[in-house]
This record gives sequence, structure tokens and C-alpha cells, in this order.
Amino acid sequence: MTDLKELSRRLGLSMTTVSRALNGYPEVGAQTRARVLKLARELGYTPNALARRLSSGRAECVGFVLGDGHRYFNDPYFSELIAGIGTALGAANLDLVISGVDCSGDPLAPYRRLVDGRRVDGLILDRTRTEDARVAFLLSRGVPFVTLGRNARQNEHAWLDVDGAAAFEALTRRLLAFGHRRIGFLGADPAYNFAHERFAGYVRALAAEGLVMDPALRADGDLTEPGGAAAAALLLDRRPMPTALVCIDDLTALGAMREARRRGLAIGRDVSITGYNDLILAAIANPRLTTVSFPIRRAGERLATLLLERLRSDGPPPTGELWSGALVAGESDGPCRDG
Amino acid sequence: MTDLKELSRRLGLSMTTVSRALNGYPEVGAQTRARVLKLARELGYTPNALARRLSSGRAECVGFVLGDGHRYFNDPYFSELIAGIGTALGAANLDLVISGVDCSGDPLAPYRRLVDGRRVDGLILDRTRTEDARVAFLLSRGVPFVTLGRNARQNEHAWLDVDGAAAFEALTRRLLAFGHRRIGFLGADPAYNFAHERFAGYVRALAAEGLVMDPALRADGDLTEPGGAAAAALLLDRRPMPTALVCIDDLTALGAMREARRRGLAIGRDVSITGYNDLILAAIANPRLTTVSFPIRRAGERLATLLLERLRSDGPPPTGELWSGALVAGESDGPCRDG
DNA sequence: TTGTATGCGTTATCAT
DNA sequence: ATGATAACGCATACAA
Repeated sequence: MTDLKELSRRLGLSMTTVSRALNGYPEVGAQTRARVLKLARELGYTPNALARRLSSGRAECVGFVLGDGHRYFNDPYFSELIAGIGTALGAANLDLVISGVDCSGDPLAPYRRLVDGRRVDGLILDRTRTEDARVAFLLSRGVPFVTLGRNARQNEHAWLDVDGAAAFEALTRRLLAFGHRRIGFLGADPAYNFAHERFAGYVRALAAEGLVMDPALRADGDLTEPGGAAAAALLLDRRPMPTALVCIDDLTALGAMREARRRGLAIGRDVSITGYNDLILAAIANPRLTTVSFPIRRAGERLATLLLERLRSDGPPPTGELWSGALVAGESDGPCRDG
Repeated sequence: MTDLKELSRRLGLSMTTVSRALNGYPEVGAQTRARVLKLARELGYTPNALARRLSSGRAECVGFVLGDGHRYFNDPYFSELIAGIGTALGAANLDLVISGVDCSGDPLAPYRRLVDGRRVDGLILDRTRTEDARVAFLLSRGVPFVTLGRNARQNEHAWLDVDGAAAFEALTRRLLAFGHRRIGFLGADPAYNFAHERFAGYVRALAAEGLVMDPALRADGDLTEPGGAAAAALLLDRRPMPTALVCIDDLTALGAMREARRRGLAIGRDVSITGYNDLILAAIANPRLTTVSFPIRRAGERLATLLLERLRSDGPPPTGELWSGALVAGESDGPCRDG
């Protein structure tokens, strides 16, 4: 393989000059640069990324750690996110490094590996918890990172989030307008900031109508379809039965739909169900799911862009960005038919 | 950050010995090793992966290129695959590098970048075409790789595949046993080897029953839900209408279900529909989709393992592995109710 | 069992 | 505008 040394030897130039010509430094003479570029192309020269990385001290990689548990990956939204991130990073000639979870029991282990081994220049975090150990770790290490989702220390780093509280307030208001009064909440571990936010939006909408949240009408799933079905089973056993279920995400909602159907309940008539987050699943569902969508792929691209900014400049302080979701009406909810 | 030099200085040992102790070389004395390991732990020493990579000439990374077009990523099976690969690689301390498609128009560009830049030690290819330019390129470069899916040159590399022909033969036989005689095929670009294989299985089952494939009953989608709906629309316009549709995958089948439903056809009664590949989607579908599943996550792990073997040894020649899918009966198909 | 010396292929510093 | 030379941090062939 042809390297800088061979290139410079053939050209009768120093490696320094060749390197500068290749990397577009301004002080190189025009015809010198032309000669260098020509030969480099002819010989099919490609710089050795490993050497460049060691020399420059930059890994040219961004890390993303796969979430805990298998279930996570069942969510199609993950692939969209990755695709968006990968696209934007590729344009900057950065690679995306996906690290699996560690089985050692220490949830921070993959982050330590990535950061301490200098395998990545920065990271993208997903599904932040309100108190997020990863955030604390990365802040302590001074590593650039961006999160999808807010957390208690969000003012110390760049983040992007969708306003889940507003979205769930809108969904709940829609159900209230349909006449529902016993509206269940199918949530997730409230340690997740998004779960907390969405619940807050639901409570807010109820409060605006003078209703108080009934703790018996809340059940938390695990963000999977079976988890949604199980949590729905709990709530549908309550008497009087809730006439509507607001679900933390679409996968959960699909599970709830399955459980409702199993009980012979007509979805959108006997019980209303809403989801969140995933246009694909919602569109595929039968009946089509009322949900809130946002451009997850573009969010991935934006996250990568935000991180690139952190990597490049040491300029302005990091900022947060709150996007709005769009309520997409389906046929999974409708007027309350209950006394 | 503490590096090998500092470690050796503090210990009064050479960098060589420290390195050897850390990397488990047998010639290091027991108490020497203990001292080294102890201090390394105390100081939180982590080797600089960038330096190790340059020095060893190994990138410690495996590459995976995101497929062309957005649609690809809508398929949840992708996330499962990645999760499986990532898990197995992580155990070997290798990173998974995800590279986005290049917009330059050259489909090989991302592969060139990864390989020529020595960014990866090996690659995993997905969705091979019968004549696959990526395979030809990697073979010419002598880079270790594994494919999910077979191709014309499969005897020259390691691969893993699911027997799509057998699976589609089984699905089609099931429909034939239900009394269906006009069975449509919702396919995909036959340049994909899997599309070709699955179609062959379908034809084989028909032939075994003395039927010949009617070209008017084949339409190719693009492996998306809308693509499936569009292709289904074509076939459902045929007269006499096919009474069953064998679909290339579950996403396509879901699209076909939507189109059938739109026309007022009862799925599983007026028209039978089968899918392939994705347990999650099939289970979510209403009615539940008859499909063929295989453990995609385990396939990812196995692919990684196969690649690791290629990376380590220069021993036995690469082999192929053909897995069988499992037919999962749902309610999306049933007895033919037509003449 | 331990140490010395060199190489890995670039980028960066400092001259010229 | 160009070049000589020194890092970058580790691995390893060769010596002792």
C-alpha cells in the first residue's frame, strides 16, 4: 500500500509538504499541490486512519451505547435514529461506533471503555434518566456529548428533546374532549425523564379539567408490546373500567390494543387508546393508532450536528433544543360511550 | 492520563515488561505481574486504543454499512441484527463501526473508505445480491468478511443464510393445502439473492402441485409497507383475483393487509396473506400474520463469531451455514372460499 | 525473566 | 513555499 513516505519519495518532496498538500494547507504552491494530488490519485493513496488518529489525538469516532435489555431494540425507532446519526456523521468523515452493553453489571462500563480508551471523541446518549449516571460520568470526564432527552443537569451539556409533556397534554385533552373521564395511564419507569415528562403532561390536562389523577389508573410497562399488554390488563380490570388508555409509546399501545381486543373490546369505541413516537407502527396498527410523531431520523441528524459543533469549537456554551411533536389522529380513539 | 511510560517509571520496570504483564504474556514473573496490575488499577490505567491500533496494525473494529435508501431502516429486523452483532463483538473487545451510505453515487464508496483507510479489520454484509459488487470488492482486497445471505461467490467466503426457498415452499404448500390455486407473489428486486431464493421456493411448491407460475400474479415491491400496499393493489386488480398473497417479508405483508382491508376484503377469509422474517411485526399485526421466523439476534451474534474466526486464524477455509426458518401460523390465512 | 531499540504512518513544530 | 525532526503511545523483534 502506498503511504506518505512513498508518495514523497516519488515526488522528490518531503512528507511534510505532501501531507500539507493533501490536507489543503494554504502555504503549498499551486503546481506542487497539483502534482501531489495527481500522483496520489494515480497511486490510489488513502491515508492510514489509524496513524492519523494517533498523531492527531482524535479518534474520528462518535460513540453510541446500545441500551440495557433486549427489548430496547425491538423498537423500530432505534434504527431510524441510528440512520440519521450515521448520515450526518459520515458527511464529516466521522464513524459511528456502536458498543453493546456490558454484562459485567456496571452500566457505565461501556462508556468507560469508549472514553478512557480514547476510542471516541464524543458520544450520543439516548433515553436519559432524570438523574443520569452516564451524564454525570461524561461531565466528570469532560467528554463532549449530546443527549436525546433532558435530565437534571441538562444546562451543562447540549441536548435535544421532544416536548413530551405538551404532547401528552394534547393527547389527554383530546380524550377529555371526547368525553372520557376515567383515563388510564400506561407508563414506564419514571426514572426515565421522558416517562416523567409525559406523565406530567397527562396530569396537567386532567387538572385543567378539574380532575385529579387516580393512582389506580396508572400502570407502568417496560416499553415493550408484551409489557403494554400486561399493564393494560391491570387497568382494564379496574371497576369502573377506564374508558381510555394513554400509552407511553406506540409499542406499549399496540400491546394494550391486543389485550383490549382479547377482551372483546372494540378499540376506538369501547376503549380509546393512544400511543406516542412511532409513525410506522402507528400506521401499521389496525385500527390506525392516534399518536404523536416527530421526525426521529432528522433528530438523529440534528444530534450528530450538535455534537460536531461541540467537537469543533470551544466557542459558545452548549444549548438545548425542544422540538414539538405532531398529533396524528387515527381511529384508535373516539367518543366516550360510557354513562 | 497515565500511560505505559509513567507506569514503567513508577515501577522501575521497562515499558516492555509492563506491557507484557498487562497483556498476559507468560514470561512475566508472578510477583512482577502482580505489582504491575496493582499499580495499573490504582492509577486507573487504560491503554490508548489509538496507539495500540497503529502499533499492532489492527483497527479493532468491524464495519457494517447501512443499506441504500431510507426504507431499509424502517425494518425492525435491522436493530435486532445490530444488537446481536454488537454483543458478540463487544465480548471480543471489538467495536462495531456503522457507516452511512455515501451520497457520492458510488455504492462501494463507504466500503472503500472503511477498507482502504484501514478503519476496520473486517466487515459484515447484509442482504447480498446474487451478483454482489461488495463481495467482489472485498475479495479483491483480501479483507475478511461475512455475509448474511448467499451469492454467486459464496464459496469464497464465510456466510450465514436462512433457507428462504424452503420457507417459501412451506408457506406456499400451506396455502395450496388450504385449497388456494391463484396464489400471488409479492416480491422484491430479484437482484437480491434472497428475493430470488424465496421466489424459487414459491415456484417449486406450485410445480409440485402441477401448477405453473402465472407471471401476472407476481409484483415486486420495495420491502416497505407502502411498497407492499402498492404491489398488492396491482395483484388484487387481477381478474380472477388471486385468493392468496405470499409476501417477501412482513413489512410488505402488512402493506398488503392494509390494501386488502381498504378494499373491504376480510383477511384470512376473502384473501390469505403470509409474511416472512419478523416475529415482532407479525405478532403485532391484526390479524396475526402467518410468517416464517428465525432468531435474527442470534444470527447477528453468529455472524460476528464467524467473522472473529476469520480474523483470528489463518486456519480452515471459510464455510457457509444454512439455517432453517420456522413457520409460525397466524390468522392471516385460511381455507380458500372461492369457486 | 527483563530490557533496548525500533517501527507503526501520520501530524505538528520549528527552522529555512 | 518547503524541509528536517520530533512526537503520538504502544507492541515487538532481538538482546541480554
